[in-house]
Amino acid sequence: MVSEPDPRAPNAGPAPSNGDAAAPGDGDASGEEALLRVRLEKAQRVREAGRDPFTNRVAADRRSLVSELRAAYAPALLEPAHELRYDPEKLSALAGDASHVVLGRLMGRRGFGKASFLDLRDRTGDLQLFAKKDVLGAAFDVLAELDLADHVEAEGRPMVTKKGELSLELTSLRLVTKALRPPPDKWHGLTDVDLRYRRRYVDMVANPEVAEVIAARAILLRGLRTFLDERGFLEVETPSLHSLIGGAAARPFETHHNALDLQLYLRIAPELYLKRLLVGGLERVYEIGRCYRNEGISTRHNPEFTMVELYQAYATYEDLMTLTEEMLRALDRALEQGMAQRGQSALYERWRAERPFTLGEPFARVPMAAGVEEALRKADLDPAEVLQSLERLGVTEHTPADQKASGDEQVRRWAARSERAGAIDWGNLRRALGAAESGGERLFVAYEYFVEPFLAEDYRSADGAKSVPVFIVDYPAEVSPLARRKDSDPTLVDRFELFVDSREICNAFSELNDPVDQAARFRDQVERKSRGADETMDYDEDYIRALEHGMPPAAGFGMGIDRMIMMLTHQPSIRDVIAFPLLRPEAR
RNA sequence: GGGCUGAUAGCUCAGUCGGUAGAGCAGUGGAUUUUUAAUCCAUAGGUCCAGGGUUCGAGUCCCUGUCGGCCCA
Repeated sequence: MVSEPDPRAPNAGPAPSNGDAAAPGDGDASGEEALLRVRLEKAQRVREAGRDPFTNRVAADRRSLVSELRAAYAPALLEPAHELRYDPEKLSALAGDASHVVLGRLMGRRGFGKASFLDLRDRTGDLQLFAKKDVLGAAFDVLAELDLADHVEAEGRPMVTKKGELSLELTSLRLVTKALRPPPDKWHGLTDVDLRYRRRYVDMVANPEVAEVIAARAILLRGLRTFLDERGFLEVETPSLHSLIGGAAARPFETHHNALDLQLYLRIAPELYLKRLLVGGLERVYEIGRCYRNEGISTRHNPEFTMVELYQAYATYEDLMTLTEEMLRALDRALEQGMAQRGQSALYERWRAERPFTLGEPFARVPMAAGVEEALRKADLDPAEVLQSLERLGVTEHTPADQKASGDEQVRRWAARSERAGAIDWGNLRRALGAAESGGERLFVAYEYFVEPFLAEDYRSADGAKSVPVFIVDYPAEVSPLARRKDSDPTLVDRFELFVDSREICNAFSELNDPVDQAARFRDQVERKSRGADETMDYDEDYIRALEHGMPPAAGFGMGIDRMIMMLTHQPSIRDVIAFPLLRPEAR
């Protein structure tokens, strides 16, 4: 930081003339500036009285957390406890002549002349403070220098107000940090979606659930590490600066290393490095790390996101299905316990009740081809007829008009067959089919449009109230360049994806460890890229060499951490589980 | 990228047919010693997203742009 004086020029108005103090009451300042100025002036008055409006000398060693006080005085609670009303006699018996110091942010204030109620919030909860002039004495005047959102230090005796609320009757009150900006509307809070994400620090104060979701994130990450560590997995870190694109189908961010004059990519996946560790003998490894994909932003996509990948030698994708079920249930238990420790059981219970799915029943396992046939039958369509027509239905800009027209006619007839058939997105299906280059890719497209949107309604819990997660298994080899072919059908691979509430959350497969097959698939990727395909992998010579040294048979698994957190905390947007999601810079 | 939709006080929102820019909260001054969205009186606060157009007159109608949201790709 350069410590030049900062002129803090107002963003409008004439050039500041030196030494010309603005006359108070001019009324020429904007509303926002005026609000800031009032608070700055209060801070100045505190300074003039010989106190620091941004002090760090606080009685931290004597501090009580709100949760500790609530726990200490819980025996004085009246029933029903959720109303948080206390019995004054029980309380004073418990408290004796105790006095407590609290530190926190001033969230509310109700003044009555010679008395005032303050709401203080610390990281564990809210507590009411009761300031009476005849008890506080001269310190009562501190109230005049306090604003909502200031941080304060207060000390007082526990008491119960007439309405039964636990409060501290203050014997001292100090400003600790002056907040120069006013908080949002105390009742409506901050609702402007853009402002909420841009000023997350305000959002978290105005909407405490935001902070709880971030806490839930930490709980879930810890739970995941515990789950994997207990099963003998080693947490590792691999490079996030890659010189080749690999491990997933996505476009990368590009960057540059100056000293080496090297073009680098931010990783789209850690996969190929983790499998090199299997060659090296580590057998069970996992990495929880940030990945970067150069794609659009939506409620399900942030360009930087966190993924866990794990690799287990001498295991197959079927072993990992079992592991996945156990993992998700373990994560949910960790969340339940962690939120309970935060005193947020009610919030957890709400999240769980709101979830449209349940983890409490066995997950469904559906081979992709069988799933497509079943879904077509549910739409009153003849699977054989539709599947045989897929290649003809595809459209590109080169499709002859008569072929397109006959496809239109065909699709119209099918769409009229049932409500379900009408709900299929035939237009985008046909465009995707047009881009597909093989039967395997067409099967995958058919799955995406016939099956995936309906997973949540097709696979239900025993009582029908919630959807159950679905493992889709046996993917076409053409869409799985790193997965091992099925012994029983080499056009397919030993792979699954897990869908919860129709949304993809995990991807896993038995790993391809045959270097010759892997080299051929890399060549195929390179060839596609030369034909203009966007999301392809580079040929990774060193990875082939690693496989040539012998990678044990293994299965690998990846899960989007952000989506998993969204799912378990029932948040509608990926932005809600990321503290600072990527936004376009503020317009100046 | 396409469709729909939005932007007015620090925050949350009204704004009629095109005719002087409004409320609540927060702020400021005053009253009030058990309130909890405290109450009451008074008061200040605006580049109506930006630019252009139509009009005697535009927050309002039209066009372009910026930024956001939802749905689709």
